[in-house]
Amino acid sequence: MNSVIVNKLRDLREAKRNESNNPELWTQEGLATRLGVTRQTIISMEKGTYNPTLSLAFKLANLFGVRIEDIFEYRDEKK
Amino acid sequence: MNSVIVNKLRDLREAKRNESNNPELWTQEGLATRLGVTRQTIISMEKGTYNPTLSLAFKLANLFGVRIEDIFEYRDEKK
DNA sequence: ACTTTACGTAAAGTATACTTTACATCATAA
DNA sequence: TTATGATGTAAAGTATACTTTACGTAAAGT
Repeated sequence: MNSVIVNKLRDLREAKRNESNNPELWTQEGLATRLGVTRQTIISMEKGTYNPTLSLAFKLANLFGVRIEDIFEYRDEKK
Repeated sequence: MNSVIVNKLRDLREAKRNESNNPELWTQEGLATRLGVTRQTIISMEKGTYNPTLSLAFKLANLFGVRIEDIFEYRDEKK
């Protein structure tokens, strides 16, 4: 709780959605299904600072074809 | 649950513990303290497949001076 | 013997990631 | 007007990461 994870999920997803010729793959629902999570989980993540499990982070990075650090940024709130 | 995270924590920690001139920094307890978790968490991780939060994975990578993928491996058990 | 250090185990509790269900809004199109 | 697709919100439930406490063992030093 003295550290925060921020992410660029929303922007990355919309970019994919615009580029893709299968845009429905990149809706919240499409993403969720392919990740094996629910749409609520996507919504929570896109909403702001959210600390997912490592396995979900890996799955996302794989789907987007980038590294974890390209989606998530770790911010240290050191005292 | 159709995917698994394996890690090399134990080996990496012991290596650090042997190299270091401050070995107590690399005991389970030393590691735990610096990560802001308990020794039980370290034990659970070293014990086998464990799916930590992304923030903990980032902290570990920073402490060990490596990338997340150098500690954790994502294995897809796809159907 | 005894103390200390590092590691192991077990069991119950807390926090939070993630689910489930249900209903609402808004744009677009028939 | 009615339908459909995509997003938003809210509330209660489940799974599991992580904590807390406590006790056990075994090695190494005194």
